[in-house]
Amino acid sequence: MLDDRKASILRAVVQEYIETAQPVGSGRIAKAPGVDVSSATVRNEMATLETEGYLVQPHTSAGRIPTEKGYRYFVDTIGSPGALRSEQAKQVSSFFRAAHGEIEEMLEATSRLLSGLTAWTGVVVQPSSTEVPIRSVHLVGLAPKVVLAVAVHGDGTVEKHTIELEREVGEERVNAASVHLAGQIVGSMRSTLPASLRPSGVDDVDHVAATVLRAFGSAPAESTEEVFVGGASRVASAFDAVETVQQVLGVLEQHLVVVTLLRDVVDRGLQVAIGSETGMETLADAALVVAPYTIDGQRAGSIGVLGPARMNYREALAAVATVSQRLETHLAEG
Amino acid sequence: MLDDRKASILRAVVQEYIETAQPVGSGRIAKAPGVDVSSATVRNEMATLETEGYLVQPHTSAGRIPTEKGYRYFVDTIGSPGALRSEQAKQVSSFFRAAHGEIEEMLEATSRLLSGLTAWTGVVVQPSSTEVPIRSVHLVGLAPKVVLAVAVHGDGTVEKHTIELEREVGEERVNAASVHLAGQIVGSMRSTLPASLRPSGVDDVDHVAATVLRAFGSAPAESTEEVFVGGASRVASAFDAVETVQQVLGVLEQHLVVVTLLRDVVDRGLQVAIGSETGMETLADAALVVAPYTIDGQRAGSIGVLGPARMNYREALAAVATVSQRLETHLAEG
DNA sequence: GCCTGGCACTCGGTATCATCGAGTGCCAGC
DNA sequence: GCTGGCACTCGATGATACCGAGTGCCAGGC
Repeated sequence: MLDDRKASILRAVVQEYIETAQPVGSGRIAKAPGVDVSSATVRNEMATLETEGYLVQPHTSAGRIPTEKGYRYFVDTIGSPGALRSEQAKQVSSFFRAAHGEIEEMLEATSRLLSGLTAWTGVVVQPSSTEVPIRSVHLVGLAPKVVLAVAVHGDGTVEKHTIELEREVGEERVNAASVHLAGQIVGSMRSTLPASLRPSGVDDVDHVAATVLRAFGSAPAESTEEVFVGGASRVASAFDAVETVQQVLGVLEQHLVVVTLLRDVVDRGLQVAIGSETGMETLADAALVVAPYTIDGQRAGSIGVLGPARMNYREALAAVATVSQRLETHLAEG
Repeated sequence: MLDDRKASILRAVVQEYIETAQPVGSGRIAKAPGVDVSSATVRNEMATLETEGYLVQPHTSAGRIPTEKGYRYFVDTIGSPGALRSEQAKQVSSFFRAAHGEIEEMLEATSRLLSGLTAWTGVVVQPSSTEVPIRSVHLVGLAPKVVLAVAVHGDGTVEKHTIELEREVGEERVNAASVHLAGQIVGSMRSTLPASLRPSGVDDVDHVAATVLRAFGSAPAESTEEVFVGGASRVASAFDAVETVQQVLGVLEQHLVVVTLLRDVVDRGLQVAIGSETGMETLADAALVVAPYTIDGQRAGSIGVLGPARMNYREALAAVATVSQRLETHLAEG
């Protein structure tokens, strides 16, 4: 598509623009390593790169800026994912060495880690508990007609539902239902919950158990996918227009949007979504670097970095790849 | 301290500046209702208000801007908290009418409600579960040497600790410890956990139970106080300097800081903390309106609104007061 | 035929200067 | 003691000129 020289010029422009955030002129590129031609030649090539849609000029007498297509070519030809700089690799290692405690806190810390590694915003989506077997179920009476159902999943996640009963039920009945339910749904996943219960013979117990089952069954899968955003303040330095900052922050606030955003990108087989590739108008100036992570070969959650389109893709890709891999092994070991 | 005329001029300046975000000149004030003097007189008064530290001039030939002291006088003499506008009152009512489900989600939604009411950022601190009695304790074995301890509090909160055991313990031992522990700590609060356990006679059970107790006892009270931030994107429109935006977002990211910030302000008996009154340099241009809420007369958590120092205090005070009150009754009813 | 030095040209950024006007401080007079 | 009047200040706005980074293009040379 692009001959060697055009390619290296384009890559040099993107590289330079990522570093300086300033329009890049032919002079700078001519001096760049790997480009051994005069600035005049570079100018000619740049002109054709512009007509082909890889670059734009903010105004006539200015240097060039990459377009979305330009960034896309850049990341597509980035070659090997590259490795983290050694200090960063150390940071990741010591993070996972020290990681312990509740999985939620750990994932939140992971989002901050991603932010720290890349200088942008880190995002972590916790796997839906839909596909994780239930390890234990327990009912606790909170008020005469209110019962709290707590399920512990195999991954250490806790799912709870506050349930309003239609009639008052004594404590011993709640306990009976608890035992009854445990026998039925422990070991199943939320998506394969028993449709109906073996009747236990006692009316109240059936009533409670059925209500609880319904509560578990009706919770949408997305609501069990928690989202952790680390380093949201970096958004302020990522974009110069205040309203862009506001819009991007607005996206990050809507966790459901973030979940589907990451899922969509991963489903399309992308590691990087640039500008309109994210499918969101409000992220036109942004880019997202994602990686899914798996547990037992099962697609689980995903992690990502959200930054400006002119982010350092090589670095971000390395960070996201490394962290997702370490996260996998960490979660597998427990 | 300030005579009537100075007071109403100061109040008019603050009011006007809150609305326009522009330095206020003597002409505008002379036309303001309640000020029936000429602009020349206003000028004289403004000059003395400036020497007394209530106002400043950005530059010689500009209008005046309130200082922190000026805002402070304004809120101190604001009189009655005022009521919400009727549409807003409706919004609050329908919110609490529709509120149901898990307490965490409800509080998060409350933070968004506060943000929506005031156009700034809403903050909700969930009460520490330290002072809420434990309703149920349950141990679940996750791996040979890993046990998850789940405690349900009286308010529907769930506290969990993943516990690494020193030696492998069979499932029946874990269950025994679970029953044993439940008998001991159900009904107590985290701060009054039994220091030691009645020995059960079985070594393994004692070991597990003791480890669990230690885990519950060593969790600091702050870590059980969750923070919900709603409408963080509003920060972008609250301040014009990008770095201020970044700093304020940075504060909101540190949940522990937010907890102590709100607590400090409440403890000092304030409803409003302006600029340096927050005790944080990074919030020099910001103001915080807070209200604690109680359950059973017990100080529980607090809610607040974080905005620019030139926020509409009357409105924010009304919003915070109304929401905290409705929240109290909502939580009391369950 | 392709590259390159050279050159005229473009145009945003910066500096200079004048003008405008909102706002001020102050004073004399009512 | 208040107010109208007035000289003054100074940021904002706009016109003008200039600079220079960068461009497109052409003619000459390898």
